[in-house]
Amino acid sequence: MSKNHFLRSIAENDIKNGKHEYVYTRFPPEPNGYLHLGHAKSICLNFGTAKELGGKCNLRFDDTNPEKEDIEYAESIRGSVEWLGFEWDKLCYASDYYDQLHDFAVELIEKGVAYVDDLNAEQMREYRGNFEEPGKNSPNRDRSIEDNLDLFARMRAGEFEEGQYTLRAKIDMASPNMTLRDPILYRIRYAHHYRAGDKWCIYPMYDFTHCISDALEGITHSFCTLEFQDNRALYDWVLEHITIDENLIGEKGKAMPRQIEFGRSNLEYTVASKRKLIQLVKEGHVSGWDDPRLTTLVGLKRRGYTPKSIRDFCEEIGVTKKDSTVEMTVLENAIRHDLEASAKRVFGVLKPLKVVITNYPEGESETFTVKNHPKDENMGTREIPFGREVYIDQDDFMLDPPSKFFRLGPGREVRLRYGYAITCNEVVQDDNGNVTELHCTYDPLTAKGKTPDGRKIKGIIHWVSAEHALDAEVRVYDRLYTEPNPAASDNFIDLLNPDSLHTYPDAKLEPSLADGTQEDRYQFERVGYFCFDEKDNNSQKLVMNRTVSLRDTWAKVSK
RNA sequence: UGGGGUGUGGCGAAGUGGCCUAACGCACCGGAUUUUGAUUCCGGCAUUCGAAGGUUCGAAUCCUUCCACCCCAGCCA
Repeated sequence: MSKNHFLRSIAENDIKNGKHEYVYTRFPPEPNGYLHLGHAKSICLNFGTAKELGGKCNLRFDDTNPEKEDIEYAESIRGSVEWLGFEWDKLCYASDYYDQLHDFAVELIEKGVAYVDDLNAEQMREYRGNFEEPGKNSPNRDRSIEDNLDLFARMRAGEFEEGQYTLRAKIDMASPNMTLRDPILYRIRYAHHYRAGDKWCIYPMYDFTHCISDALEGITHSFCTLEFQDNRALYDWVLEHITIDENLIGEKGKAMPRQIEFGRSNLEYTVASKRKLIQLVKEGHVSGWDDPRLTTLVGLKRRGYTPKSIRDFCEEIGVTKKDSTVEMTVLENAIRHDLEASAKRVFGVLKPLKVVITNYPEGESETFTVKNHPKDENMGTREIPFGREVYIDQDDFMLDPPSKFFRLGPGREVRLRYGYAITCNEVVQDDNGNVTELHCTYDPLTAKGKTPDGRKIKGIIHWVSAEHALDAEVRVYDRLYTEPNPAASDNFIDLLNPDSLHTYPDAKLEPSLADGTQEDRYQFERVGYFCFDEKDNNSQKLVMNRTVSLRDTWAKVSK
């Protein structure tokens, strides 16, 4: 069922060859922002691969930078992983390993492969060299083990200022791999940590923390993105130089966790970088992290995307060793595919145009029993009221329509879906020439799709009874940007699509929507898929979001 | 410039020496069905695999050279 990508093959082979008895992965976000589609790929990869191969997966917060992290982000991330439908084996925090991490650092010092350095940031950059030239050893590189131990203890005790000292691994200042030029393991930070509080004033770096966290949790396969390829050498170096309780490590203490990298996927017409997302929110270009136009997971959820559609999307884009840019239509196809099968059909008119059926008796009405889904009988039926006055959409009427326009126009006939055929006899216009009302007559013999005389009625439009209609605000979204790759531009704010949000304040909906719930997904027939807005919809005011439009061949033809 | 990666149709992506005159999905283009211009269905869409050489009876798959793009010089992750 699932695609057999290379990461899965590697894990599978490791089981077959007996390297591991099981697969254990982890999804390791830093709680410094909200999850987006890119994370969804990683989530599906880590949780999905483990699940498919009968293994386990942890949710681990990689929280080693107190200045950027917050409980708010951790909570949101947790919620998004659950929303996507995955269950972690353990909920872990790198910050829970601070004590052990500290002890491993001491071990490295004792082994003579780590030292305390007093070079400042600028000096360190100079000593590091560059791509052409090797780095130079720090003057502190040969400090005695005793002194290093003492200095590190005092770093921890808070005797120094931020930046005054660092703990570095003693590897190779001439390595062509820059990450191996004596990387920093610990830095001094007098910052309050959202979980560890003020217990620590030294914090471990990513490269030191991640591999050890993996080992402590018994992770077998550590999937990460391409930019960490160079870091893999350091990942392995750290694990080779520490002594870790055997039974804590993967398979019988023998197999170390292995880091394997995969390519990122970007979506066209969106941005995903944390910095850009923050700017959009702070400057008010969007309403918040959960703005339905954003591809954050909370945004997609509010927009009406289902967890299944996101999972299917991730499956569809695949996993390889190259970064890719995916077209928006792939995402849209995923949600349309899901909703086509599961959404209840209803009638909703976004831009109402009143139609008076002049030969329908005043004060009378009737109800039609209609299917909730054209193919799925299990979804049942509902009643929709019909009366002398109905609303149709302004887009379904043209004063001077082309011949291929299968809808209403002066003197033309269309079928009101599930109801009668009507003919437009009179167009009421205001002083500016705007069409404000249509007077039509109906053919009583055309009920329930019949045309007794055999005439063909090509046009079928949706409608809502004026007397019974529900008032609603409907929000329709379009792509956030006018360019496929806004991130490539340094003025990505200028590339915002001014028409990314259309609000229809006077929409008219069929009365059955009054009983809708937040979980419900609807197809407004001939229009698109909609859901209730989780924030602004309430019993006083109906507010709905368009998740995605229906495919619209006519829109293409009419161009 | 040193190191690490990647190059298959418009976008993704299978494929690791012969059943490849290259799967599948999206997009696109026909056509059929349809009380949603939706859905569904049927058909079309790379003689070519970054380029050039070479090995071989045979190459997208092996070798050589070249080219393009991405990542690394944070006390971020």
